Amino acid sequence: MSVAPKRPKGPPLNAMRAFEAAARHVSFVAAAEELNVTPGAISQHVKALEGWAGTPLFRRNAQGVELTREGQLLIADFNEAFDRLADAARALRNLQPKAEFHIAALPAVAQLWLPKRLRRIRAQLPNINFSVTALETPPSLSRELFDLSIFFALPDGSPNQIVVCEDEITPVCAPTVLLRAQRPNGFQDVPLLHDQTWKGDWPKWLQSNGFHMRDENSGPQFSLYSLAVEEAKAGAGILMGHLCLIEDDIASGSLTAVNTQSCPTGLSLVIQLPRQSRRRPETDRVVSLLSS
Amino acid sequence: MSVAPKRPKGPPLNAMRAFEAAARHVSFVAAAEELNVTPGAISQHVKALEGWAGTPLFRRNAQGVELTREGQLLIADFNEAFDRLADAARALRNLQPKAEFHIAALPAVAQLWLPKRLRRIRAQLPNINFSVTALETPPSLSRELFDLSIFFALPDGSPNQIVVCEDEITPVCAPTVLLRAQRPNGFQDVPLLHDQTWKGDWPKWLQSNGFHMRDENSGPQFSLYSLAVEEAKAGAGILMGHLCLIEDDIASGSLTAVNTQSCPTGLSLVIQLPRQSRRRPETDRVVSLLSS
DNA sequence: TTTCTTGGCGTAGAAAAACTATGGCTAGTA
DNA sequence: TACTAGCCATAGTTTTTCTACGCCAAGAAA
Repeated sequence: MSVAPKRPKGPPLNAMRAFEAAARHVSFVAAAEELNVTPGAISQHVKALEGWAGTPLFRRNAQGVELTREGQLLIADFNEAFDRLADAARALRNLQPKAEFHIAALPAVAQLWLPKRLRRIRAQLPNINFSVTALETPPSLSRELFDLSIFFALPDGSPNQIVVCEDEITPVCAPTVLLRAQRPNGFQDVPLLHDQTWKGDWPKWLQSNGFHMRDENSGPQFSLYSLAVEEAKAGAGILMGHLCLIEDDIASGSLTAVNTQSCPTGLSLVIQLPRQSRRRPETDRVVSLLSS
Repeated sequence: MSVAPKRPKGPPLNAMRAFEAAARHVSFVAAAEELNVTPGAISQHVKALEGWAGTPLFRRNAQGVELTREGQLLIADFNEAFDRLADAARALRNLQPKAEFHIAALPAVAQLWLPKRLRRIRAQLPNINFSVTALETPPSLSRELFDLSIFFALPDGSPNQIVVCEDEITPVCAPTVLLRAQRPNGFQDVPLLHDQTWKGDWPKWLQSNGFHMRDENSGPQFSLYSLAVEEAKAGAGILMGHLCLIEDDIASGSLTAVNTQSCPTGLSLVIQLPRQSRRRPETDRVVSLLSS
């Protein structure tokens, strides 16, 4: 008779977390990004968990993973559990006497929109330590420890969202380039500046205004919108300007609209909050200062 | 402006688990036992968590810990979260094709009561791998991965409990000792055998039968009841017998009751199951074989 | 008193886990 | 025929976690 000397060991917690993230994103890479590790680590964790369970949880295809039937069965439970755990962690963190306030934002927003407002807020709330994390995609506020996020998104009318402004685009350039740009063939002659994460901007604007262009994708590419803005200010070409991000540059005259036709992208700049019960007490204060 | 390069890191999962266990038991030692580590490890985890949170969660007194107000606030959340997680882990394990069936039992039960039945069960269910863990105190079935536990307890009428029999005690001894034991002063002359975890047995029985003894605690002590039973069978003295554990020895005549006065301890031998939805499919089968 | 027991702390070193870096593979895409 | 996106596997390193052990304080027992 085999008397096990030890209590049966549960699966490793970290492996479960990795599985949960991978299942939620249906991607090891995305999970790795969320957990701030390499995809290899996720792979190992998932494998460990599959080993523990004795059954595969993912089907690995060359172009991505998908959950097996077994995996499907589990994901709801794990989601729920880690949601609760995230709640608990948030509660834990919220009793920290010295407040840390975490903001997630699109890189462009973090660099162009936030700084001015954050300076003001810091002046008003000197006891809070703000930190800003630039992310390409909005994090899950119920899972990660951000106190608010600012991204371009489709408002869904939830009370946890505050719409700051509609996203509107129009071509802009430095005043020194304006005359050239406004000539009949301006868009052909002056380089168009592109942001890699907003590849669709030029086509969208051109189409919405009935223009056609041979080569709407030509011109320098920038990995950060703020770089493109700097180049535009330096006179390097015409940039598709997101009005809410460059309002100061327009006001100060370092950028001017090439013409008056602007076009809404359909998205809005949206401040997203965790649900009421999990917010830091300072949140409302910060939001009202941010959006004023 | 401080742009944090990384997403805010949540607290370490293992530290949270350690805290949860420590908070639930209000004891580092008990938590350590549950998690199969040394108390030092728990201490470190809790300290790490307190460091992360920036606030103490436990008040350490020389004779044990107690939760601070902050700790009190958190325990419910953490309990909930880890319950869910345990559920998920159980679900995960339950899809293992090759079944492992974990039983927790009091050492005495594991050694004296289980083996016979388990042999029968193994014969009936040859594909299941049974493992038995001997524990002094019943584990939480909603938290640990046991499929059932067998302990002496007060039945609470829940449908997750099956009462096997009432616990009844009466002095027993080897036939060779019987005559000496039954003499008027038998209990004085023949050594009384004691089990350390059931110190109260002799006093209880004596009292319930109106006897008084100068020295009811004298005699050899055993750390395991099964050792005491062996000694009794070898003629070393009179043992307070728990009838349901020694029925075979009585039936075979290797032990006999000194007199016929038995006394219920108020407890019963109880099979405890996890709640319905978390059970292994084989559970009902095992239970019916166990209690038949 | 003094001594023992219980339950906590702290630290050093050992053991285990987790992570990264790298190269390789496959299937869609250009 | 490349090229890209995603996943895998492995080796080696870094980090975490655990144990072992000595210490201390408070209450219980002698």
